[in-house]
Amino acid sequence: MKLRKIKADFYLQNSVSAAKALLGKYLVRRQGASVMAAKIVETEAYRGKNDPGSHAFVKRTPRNEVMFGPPGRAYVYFCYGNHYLFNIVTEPEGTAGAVLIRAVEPVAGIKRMKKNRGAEGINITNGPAKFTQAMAIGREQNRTDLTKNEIYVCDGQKEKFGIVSKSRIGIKTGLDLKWRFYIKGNSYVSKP
DNA sequence: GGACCGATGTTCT
DNA sequence: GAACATCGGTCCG
Repeated sequence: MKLRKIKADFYLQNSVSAAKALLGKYLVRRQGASVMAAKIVETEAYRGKNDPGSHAFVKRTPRNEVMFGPPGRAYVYFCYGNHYLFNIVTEPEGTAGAVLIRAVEPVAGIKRMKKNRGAEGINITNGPAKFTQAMAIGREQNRTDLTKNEIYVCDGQKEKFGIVSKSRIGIKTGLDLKWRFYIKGNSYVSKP
């Protein structure tokens, strides 16, 4: 399979259209000589102002700082005591925005992912904190530049799929915004 | 296969 | 000191 890194200006667009556009693309994680790759099958968009569900809704703080910074960076944060969640920063610098990756489908380096997770089958990557564990993404990867080679996104294959749009998961505000997107029928989606 | 619940640490009030 | 963009177990059907 041929993988081609997407262009940096992709990340300039608004979070909602980026969240949809990221479905079917490939997330690649390099660790020295080993490579892991997975197809993005579920995302959620978060913005700043006008998005009560977002970390960046109230104001800019040290934690959500990355969301306001330049696009095409990773925003990784620690959640609920034992989980890391991975976001891709979008929108121009100064405007808060990010896309949370909620689920992926492993395509390369699967053995390593199983080992990292200690799990089998869809359980390796069918949740936002599951795939970060599988792909060895943690605190050190916060602010990683996705135009470099440690973590990056590649264009997907030419395939047709339906996109389902729902309320985001795990938050109590902003539920009227249907900013969770996933590939219809994909078995790695966390909550169909 | 759905509902409930505890673990656990960082952030912000 | 409460809230929190979750997970994995357990219980009950």
